[in-house]
Amino acid sequence: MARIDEVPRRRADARRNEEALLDAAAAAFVATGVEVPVRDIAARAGVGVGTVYRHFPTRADLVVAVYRHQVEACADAGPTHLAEVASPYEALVRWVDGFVDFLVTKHGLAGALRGDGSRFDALHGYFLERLVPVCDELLAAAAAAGEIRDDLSGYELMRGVGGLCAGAEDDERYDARRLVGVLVAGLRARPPGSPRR
Amino acid sequence: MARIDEVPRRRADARRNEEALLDAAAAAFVATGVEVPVRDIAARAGVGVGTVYRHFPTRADLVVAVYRHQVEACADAGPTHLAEVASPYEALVRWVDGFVDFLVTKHGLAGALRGDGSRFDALHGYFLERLVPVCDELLAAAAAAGEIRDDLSGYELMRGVGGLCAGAEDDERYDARRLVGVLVAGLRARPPGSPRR
DNA sequence: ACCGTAGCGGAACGCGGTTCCGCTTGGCCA
DNA sequence: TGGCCAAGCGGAACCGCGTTCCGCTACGGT
Repeated sequence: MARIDEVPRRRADARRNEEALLDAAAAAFVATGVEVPVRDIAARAGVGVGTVYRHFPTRADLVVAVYRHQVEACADAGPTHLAEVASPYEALVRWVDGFVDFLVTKHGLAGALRGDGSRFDALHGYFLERLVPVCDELLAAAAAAGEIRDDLSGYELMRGVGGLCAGAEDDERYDARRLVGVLVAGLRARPPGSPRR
Repeated sequence: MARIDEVPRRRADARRNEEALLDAAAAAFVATGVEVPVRDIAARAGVGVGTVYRHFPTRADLVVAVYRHQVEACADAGPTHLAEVASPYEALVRWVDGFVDFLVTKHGLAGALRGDGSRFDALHGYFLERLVPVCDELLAAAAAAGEIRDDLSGYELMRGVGGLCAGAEDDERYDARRLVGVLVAGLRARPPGSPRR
């Protein structure tokens, strides 16, 4: 009962370094993007690269740790929207908006949603695991209300949105939000070959 | 008048090597994807890496050379579709279908449409330069016919389609074609806040 | 056959992620 | 308070990749 720590106690410098690393990484991601070299993050935190890797087995784990809060907030927002607005489709639209905000705010984060390389496996996994169920729920609600087609999975929609947002910053000819808007508008159309009502 | 070659004549082995490189690269792209290491291509062709770089200043140039024919065919298909079907929107749909076929057939090619990294500048540039005007023409025709919204550029649509297709192979949970279908269906919706008819 | 140079091969470089290992030092115990 | 020892640290080292460089080879005109 008096157990303060379930986890075996860690040395003070270890906790201090982990904190410093999270701060340094957050700052580096803002300044340079998620692709910033591990060495730079280590330098910002005033530690060696070895220390980075002891605390975070791979750079993707570090990214996950930095953005965990915002991903959780995004996950929680789904049910909230559903409860607040009458139209499930409207709730979906709002949720996707928030998700896009998150993606385009952080340079290069959207690229991680693509499973192409193996460079961001942990990140990819965490994102999907946490957010796909939320997206599924919104889609199912809107489909049940007859507002959208029902043959798209949350995974597909999220992958799609991620793809549309990837590399969207620093390109003034391309407005990711507008394209996502078009995609979401397209959900209302019936799939080709489906019975007409 | 009797000039066979405008370009200064090149040595026989040079021409032979360039040919071998194009063949080797094409084979390697099919087997491994466009991200295949330059060293592998050189080995397949039985030449040194130096030779690769003398013929193609950067790996992106090699990719462009390999796919030039298909890009040209895709560019030509735009006007053809417009001439063949009555509805410009239908022509656009067909053209996008063909473009998607091209992208998903070649592993990783779609990723090059994203301007994110600088790794594929030449490729990116060539693709856009050649195909964006075609896409613009199709969009303009469909917009003029009142079939779609008129606030999207060819560049945006192509970037969007590229994003939706990136990393789509080897993921059975994700159907790039279906997502592109949703996006194109979304074009028919009016932009938010536009006058109702 | 001879020679100048276009062209070649592959070692070497820079960069980024990750691993490894000898040294430092925090924290417990006497 | 001093001493011990492993948790933890730093950064050199390694690997893979794109690209560059340079000494040698051999093509092809004379």
